[in-house]
Amino acid sequence: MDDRKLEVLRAIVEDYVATQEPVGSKAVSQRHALGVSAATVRNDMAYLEEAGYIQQPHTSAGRIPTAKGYRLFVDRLGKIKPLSAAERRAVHRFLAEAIDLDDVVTRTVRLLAQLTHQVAVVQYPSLNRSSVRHLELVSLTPTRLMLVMITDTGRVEQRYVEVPSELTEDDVLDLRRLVNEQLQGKALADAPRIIAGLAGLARPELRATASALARVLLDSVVARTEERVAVAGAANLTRNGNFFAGSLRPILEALEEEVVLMQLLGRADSNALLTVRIGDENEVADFREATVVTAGYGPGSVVGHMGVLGPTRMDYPGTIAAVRAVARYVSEILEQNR
Amino acid sequence: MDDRKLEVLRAIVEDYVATQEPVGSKAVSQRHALGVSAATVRNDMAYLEEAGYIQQPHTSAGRIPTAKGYRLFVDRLGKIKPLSAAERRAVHRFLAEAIDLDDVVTRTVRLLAQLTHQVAVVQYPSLNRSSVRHLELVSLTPTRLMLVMITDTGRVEQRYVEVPSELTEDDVLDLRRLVNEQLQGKALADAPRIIAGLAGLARPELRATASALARVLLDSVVARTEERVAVAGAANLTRNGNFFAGSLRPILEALEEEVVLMQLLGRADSNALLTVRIGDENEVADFREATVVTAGYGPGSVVGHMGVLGPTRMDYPGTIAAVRAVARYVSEILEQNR
DNA sequence: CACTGGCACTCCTGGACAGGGAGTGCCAAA
DNA sequence: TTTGGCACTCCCTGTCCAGGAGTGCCAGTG
Repeated sequence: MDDRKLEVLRAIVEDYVATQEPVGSKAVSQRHALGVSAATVRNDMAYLEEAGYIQQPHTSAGRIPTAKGYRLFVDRLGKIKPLSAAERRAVHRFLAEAIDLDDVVTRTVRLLAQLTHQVAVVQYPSLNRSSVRHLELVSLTPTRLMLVMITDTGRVEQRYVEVPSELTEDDVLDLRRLVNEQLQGKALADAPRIIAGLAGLARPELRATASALARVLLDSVVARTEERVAVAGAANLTRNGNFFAGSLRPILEALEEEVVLMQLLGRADSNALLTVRIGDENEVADFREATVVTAGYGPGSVVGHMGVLGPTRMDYPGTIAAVRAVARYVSEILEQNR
Repeated sequence: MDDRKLEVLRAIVEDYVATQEPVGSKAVSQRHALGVSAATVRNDMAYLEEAGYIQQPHTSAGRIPTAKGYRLFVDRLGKIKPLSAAERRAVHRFLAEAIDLDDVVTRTVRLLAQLTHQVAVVQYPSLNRSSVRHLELVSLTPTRLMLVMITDTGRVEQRYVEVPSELTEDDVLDLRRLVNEQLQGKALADAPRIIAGLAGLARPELRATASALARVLLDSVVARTEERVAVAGAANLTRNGNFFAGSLRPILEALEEEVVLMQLLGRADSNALLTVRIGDENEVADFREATVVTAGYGPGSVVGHMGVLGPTRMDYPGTIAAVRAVARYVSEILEQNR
């Protein structure tokens, strides 16, 4: 493939992203100084269409890029344009004001939405890869406890525990000491094994209670892989003259389904620094017309993903730069709070 | 105003809500057994229009209710239709599965959205009216603490505290004992006064730390009236052929603004059991074309509000019944967990 | 051999226009 | 007070037509 043909493709992608209208040969040869006439561009376009990189909405219309075309653009043509100094300052300032981890996430998601003018999705840091910092037991009634778990990512999880027999204040302190001795500092991945042995370590009269506690710990805290996600910028879906060919309906619905959002952010095992899924590269059916740009974040290892969702016709260089910059900065913050 | 005229109004409201199309005199006289001819209905309609209850989109079109018309319908004509037994069972089952207070809220908001086919908004229980159950201090680094507050509504709040000097484990225990002695069981409304005196009660060498702690407690926990809200069912905005005359844009934007949502749910002092704000009765400009149905909930006293947002042309009896039923049931749950 | 200008052709778009239909207001009669 | 009838208004839909943008192809040129 010719170098000039690539330039033509780039011109088409850039113009189409900017104007949202099919771009014709004349526009390409005029606006982008290729040094050739419109007729020549037409020949190249015919080639690019044949090769599947662009298409015509109808005869006698300009060309628009296909998913394959965008893919080529992203892989070989797009030069990522870094955030402006002002933007970078704004990101830092806004995130620095976060008061706790949850706040970091909600701020991040808003920031991404605002920066990219798209729908942003941020996964709360995954529990599985963090470890236990502290466990707290609070007795609500003699037969009812509140279990609070604090992880080293600053995450707090809380659960009610119904216990079989009445507990004294001392019993609660005993249990509290026990679970902390056993679990403090341990990775959540290792926790199930430890929890299984908990009941056996308690005083005989507390065995039943300890095993109730163990059950709750295991069931709802450790085994809980259902992870939360924050969403912002849904209003941006209506930008650019509601971009999804069909209605907004299925998209809005999908955005409220946690399962779908997790799929959107990609399987947890993907450790790639940054992924771009264009159009039908996407697994989720409702997002076949969309592009998703995601990045992993975390202190050292990846503990979660964030990303934005937009039309395939998006400003790739800008979006990619924004997602990458924000992910990096959030990682830094987590690093500091380690 | 004639009885029959009211019946005509009811017929118009009901048909319009069902079909979303202006309803004409013939339709009214045929579908609703009023025992009068279309011509008579026309006379009544002329009267109702004169009085401002209905209006014509244009000459030679049927009539649609005005906000004033809906208001009359709600106040005098709509008989609330209770939920079906199956619906009631579903509500109970779904909410009973909640694992903690946050989960109650997220489940509630989904439930409301599903039940009413509208956008649902639920305020997390307000801190101001609850009291302190327990305070926990966890040292993260020698100069950094995590403060966790648990309230009697089961709510957990967490904050980082930077302290001026390094603390030993014993110092932390001391502080923990101090704040709990002072604040446990106290209403959050009374807390600021108590917190002000905290530093004075600490050991001399812990004064500086205690006052840092007090500042965080006061600043971010107690004075924090910014309250969280959960939203669900945004996809329902596109139901009924995107009902808002203009674009969805401003609505979607407003739904992401917590401040706006709080306004939507009404000022906290409103203790009315159930309010219906129709069209321009609404304070928020973006919702002038919408109706908001809200209810307070809480164990005994109101600790939060929930509601749904939909087109003025909504199924009032059904919506009101759903909001009321859900609010009641959530209140019951809170009562039990007291 | 690659590039260019010219030209016929296709197809979308927007405005104009007419016919059909739904619904009204008014009037005279029961 | 109610009713049937009738003229009138206005929206909606489909059709038609002209304008415009863009293409594909071809023959000519360096």
